[in-house]
Amino acid sequence: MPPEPTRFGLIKSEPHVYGLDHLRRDKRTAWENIRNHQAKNTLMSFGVGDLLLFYHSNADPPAAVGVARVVSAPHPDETQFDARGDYFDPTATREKPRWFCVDVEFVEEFPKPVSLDALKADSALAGMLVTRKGNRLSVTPVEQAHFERVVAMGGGKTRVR
DNA sequence: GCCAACGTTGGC
DNA sequence: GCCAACGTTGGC
Repeated sequence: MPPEPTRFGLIKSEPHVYGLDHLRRDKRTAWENIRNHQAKNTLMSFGVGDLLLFYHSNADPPAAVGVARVVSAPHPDETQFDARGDYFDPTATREKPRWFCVDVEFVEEFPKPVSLDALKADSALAGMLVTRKGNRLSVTPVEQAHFERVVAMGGGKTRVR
């Protein structure tokens, strides 16, 4: 059994780039390419066992579609060192990495995706960062009550404890 | 495809 | 250190 979660979050991805189906296929992946300091700071607060809503952006409709679990501590994002890659950061060094990632594993897909409209319409979810107009953060913290509420709305099986 | 939001860059 | 220009995200 994984350790109990202490924090909750939401990770965004475009379904045709890397969607929940890709994570189910891979079972586990390094959540790389986060290049925003606010998102990075949220990521750095995550530890093994923490639970994440998996959100499809640029989708029709945009929606929370399932749950992933954090399965590693934050560690340097290897893509920052790859001079040929799109995510190369010339200011980063092995001694002083600039960007980090966590490994995540597939937990479940919701029987019913919870659309952005549904998230916005539910008064119990007021204040969820993903519903904020103009929000562009790809990793956001989520309150435990909000996490549990979204799982319930999606008909998910994930229980916090 | 448009555009609002907002982070980053670079001239000064 | 200010701020205009620019680039990116992501909903619509």
